[in-house]
Amino acid sequence: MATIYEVSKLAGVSLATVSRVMNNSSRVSPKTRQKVLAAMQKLDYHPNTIAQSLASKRSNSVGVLVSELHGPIFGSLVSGIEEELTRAGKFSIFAVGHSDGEKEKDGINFLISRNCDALIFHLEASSDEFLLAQKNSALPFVIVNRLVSGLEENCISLNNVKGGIEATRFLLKQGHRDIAYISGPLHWGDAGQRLAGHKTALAEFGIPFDPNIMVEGDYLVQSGYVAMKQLFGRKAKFTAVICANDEMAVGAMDAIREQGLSMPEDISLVGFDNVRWAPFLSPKLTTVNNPVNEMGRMAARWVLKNVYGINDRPIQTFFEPEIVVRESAGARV
Amino acid sequence: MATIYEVSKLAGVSLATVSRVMNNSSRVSPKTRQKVLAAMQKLDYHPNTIAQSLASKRSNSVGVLVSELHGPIFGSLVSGIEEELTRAGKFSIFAVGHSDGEKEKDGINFLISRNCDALIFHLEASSDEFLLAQKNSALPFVIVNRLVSGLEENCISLNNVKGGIEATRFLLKQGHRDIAYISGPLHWGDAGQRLAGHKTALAEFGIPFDPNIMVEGDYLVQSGYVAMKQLFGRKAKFTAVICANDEMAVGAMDAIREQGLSMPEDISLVGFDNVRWAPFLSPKLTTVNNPVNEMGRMAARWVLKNVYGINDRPIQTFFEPEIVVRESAGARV
DNA sequence: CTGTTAGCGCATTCAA
DNA sequence: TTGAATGCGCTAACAG
Repeated sequence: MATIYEVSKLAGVSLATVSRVMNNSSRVSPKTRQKVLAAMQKLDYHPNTIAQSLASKRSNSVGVLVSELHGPIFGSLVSGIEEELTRAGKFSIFAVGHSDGEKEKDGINFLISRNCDALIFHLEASSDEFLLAQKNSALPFVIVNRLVSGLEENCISLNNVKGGIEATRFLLKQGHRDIAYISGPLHWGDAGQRLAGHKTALAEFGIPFDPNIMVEGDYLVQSGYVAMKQLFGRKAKFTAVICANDEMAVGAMDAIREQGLSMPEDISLVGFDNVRWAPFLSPKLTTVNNPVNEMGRMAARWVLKNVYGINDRPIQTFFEPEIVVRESAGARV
Repeated sequence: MATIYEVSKLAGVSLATVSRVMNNSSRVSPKTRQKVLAAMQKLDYHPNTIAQSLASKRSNSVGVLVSELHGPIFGSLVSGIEEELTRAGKFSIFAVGHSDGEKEKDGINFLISRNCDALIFHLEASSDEFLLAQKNSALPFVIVNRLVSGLEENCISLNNVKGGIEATRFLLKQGHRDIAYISGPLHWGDAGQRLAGHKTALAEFGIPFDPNIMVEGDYLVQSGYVAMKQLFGRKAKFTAVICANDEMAVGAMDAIREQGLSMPEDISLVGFDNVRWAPFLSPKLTTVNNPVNEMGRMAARWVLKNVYGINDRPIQTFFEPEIVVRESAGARV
């Protein structure tokens, strides 16, 4: 790889001048600019971003810490972030937290050590206190998919409570009164909020929450299956089920079919997230929209605006989910 | 952030010594090592990886260029790579190519400029010639999911031909004789290979390939739907359909249902890839396994072995796909 | 508008 | 075993 020295030599100018035409930092006469450009071309010169970042103390790259790199949720989160950042000429550096407190900290340290200009967090294991403490750190950061009080301006989040309300209200309006609920891990914020929404909607209709038709799952397919089996085992009466995410809804579907029941005739099912394959299921899954890709984009724009001063697109920090009606849930018969 | 200077000052040793304890590069007396370690701890010192990489000309990070960051295929490819690399203490830097020749080149340049020690490519638009030319570049690289002749040692790939054979043979053995085929974009290697396998299996059974029951799609859901509609429109006779990937199979399913037909009774359907949600479909999709996650891991191990000299796990460079029998395809009635 | 001069934080010779 | 000196490739004052 050619270096800036060789370019400056070939162009017959100084180091600084080459640097200037690269960064458009200050005026350079068209003539010398041409010479430099020609030399760069000739040498197939590509600046060493590592050196740039060491010298300039900024890297044009933003660190992104997510729980996983795969899966419908993280995948679309990550690509939303990446696209928006790339569009603005910034780079993304990813680290994976695996929903583990230690790994999340390791990831943050890794990103910091890479001279990132800012950080985007999707943290599950780290506490609010930890996040609040980061507030005083040098690096600006934004949190996706979580609303930490005291850090409102740094959060891009979804109204999970409303999501829970929407799902339940929909079923209520369809005439259902006995609605089972399979929640996510309740020690995570969003799972608790979605459940709270469910209870709120129930209360609106004067229906008491019945713990006997509620099971706590772990957001994975298998757990939806198991939870559904448990529900059937309890011999409790219910005509509809809400799953706190689509993954579990898929597992629940299997259990429902095994039971010889069909949807939505015998039982109505509603999911949450509206993952890409929700409309491919049979019956097509009625679910609550979770605009993760958009939230990812917004997190990226937040950084673009607050760190790089690029503010050419609107930023929305709070999202209201809506129910997406398809086939898996219908009127109570 | 504390620097190495502050650590050396606090510990009362030289720069070089601090560097030595960090890298275990040469013997340091236990005593001074302890002093340095203590100082690092006290200052919460984290080495600046950017500076390390500039000084040492190696970054402990490997560049990964993939077509997309989301979706069942890329997601699991990417996380396979990331996990394996992280396990060995190496870092991953991602760039996205979007199946576009220019963007793929940009991505490569980005990765090179980040001082990556090696590159992992999942390229779709770039030609074999381009790849062959890279052979002479300074950076070692490995190609996933593609077999380029002349670069065999640098490729981790799937026997797509065999995949096509397996899918078709399975249907043939079930008694089907008129098997429609919805292919991927034929200018991409794997799509052509899968189709070639299909033809091979047909030939084995002495059945001529009928272009009238074959449509070229683009690997996306919608295209499976459209292709299936076309097939029905042609009024051609067929009792089974193979889709060159699961995405299109899902689209085809929709079209088949709209036609009032059911699977596998009226028509048998086989996909390709065995994506995570294939078993969630109804009927559960019979498909051909595509071990992308494993291939990602192998690419990472290739780098670990050939670039970093870490060779603690077996490496497999060529994968043989197998049919995964579920419910969407059955005996011809 | 252009060149000179210092570093950025660290690894790595070479001596001691 | 340890320290001093040099440079990785580039940016950023400061002069000119």
